[in-house]
Amino acid sequence: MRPGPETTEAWIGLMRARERVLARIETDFKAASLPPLGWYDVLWELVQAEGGRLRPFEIGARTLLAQYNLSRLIDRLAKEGLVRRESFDADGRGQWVVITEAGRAMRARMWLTYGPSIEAHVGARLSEAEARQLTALLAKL
Amino acid sequence: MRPGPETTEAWIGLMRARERVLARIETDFKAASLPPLGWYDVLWELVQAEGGRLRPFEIGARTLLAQYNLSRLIDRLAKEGLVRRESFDADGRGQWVVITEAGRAMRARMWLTYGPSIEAHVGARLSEAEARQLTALLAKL
DNA sequence: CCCACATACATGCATATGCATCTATCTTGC
DNA sequence: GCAAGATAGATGCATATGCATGTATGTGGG
Repeated sequence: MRPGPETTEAWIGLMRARERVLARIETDFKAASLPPLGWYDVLWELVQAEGGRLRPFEIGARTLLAQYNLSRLIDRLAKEGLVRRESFDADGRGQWVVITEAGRAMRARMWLTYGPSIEAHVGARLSEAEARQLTALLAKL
Repeated sequence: MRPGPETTEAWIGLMRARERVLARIETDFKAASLPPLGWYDVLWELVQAEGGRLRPFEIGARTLLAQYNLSRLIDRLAKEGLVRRESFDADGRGQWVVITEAGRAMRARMWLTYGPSIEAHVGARLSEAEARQLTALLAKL
């Protein structure tokens, strides 16, 4: 089955739009000397979670990170003192990843750049209605 | 300036939707033993171009690839015989990247998987009108 | 109880990416 | 015609990613 041109254009548009916006946001991050954008998602999931802690596979499910990438990302976050690994007694294979105070502070500091950057590069280009419409369409994929 | 929730959701939705669809398409590519998806864009731009050739910086502008990544991607394509570098006489710093017959054949073969994959993972989930709407919204970013 | 299989996470190795910088060639102003 | 700067592209080095597989622990059937 061949895709119609509308479909192909939507897909290309999706990849390119993400590319463009991401590049701008990453530029803002570098200008603010912040760590990689990907760190934010993990810290945010931990802040949201009950007790500030999650199992690695739960973080993976929420962020779509591959297991081996997440394993090493947690290493980096732990090395920077932003999270801490704790043993999970109910299952010897498992562990908790717990956000530290430094991790909470870093997430907050990142948001100081991230929030305005999202507003500048996404919010300013769409009306509220358009943003809602976009979200609804993307959710279908 | 802080982004409203509609804006943030649109941005998160954009990243996640691209992630999900890309993962599915890449799965299809691997199942068909095809090279990385990123090769397609370069080959496609070359096929489109007058004479099947472009300057590296022109490819970069069309694909949003960083200069150093593109330089090495062209190396890989050349090593596989899919493109050929040719000197650009009008400017000693420049070069042509020319698609080969093998390159054209590979692009066509990739499309045999890519097209149906786009249809399955994007087209099947959106009506024509929705796809057009999505394209229009993404173009604003 | 034990064997086969599943699940959680880590890791060695090859490849890809980002960053900074390099070389070579143009262009401009004087 | 030349020095100063811009542009095209390549590359060394550190880091990140993908893939396959490893280790440890858990579960379920006989």
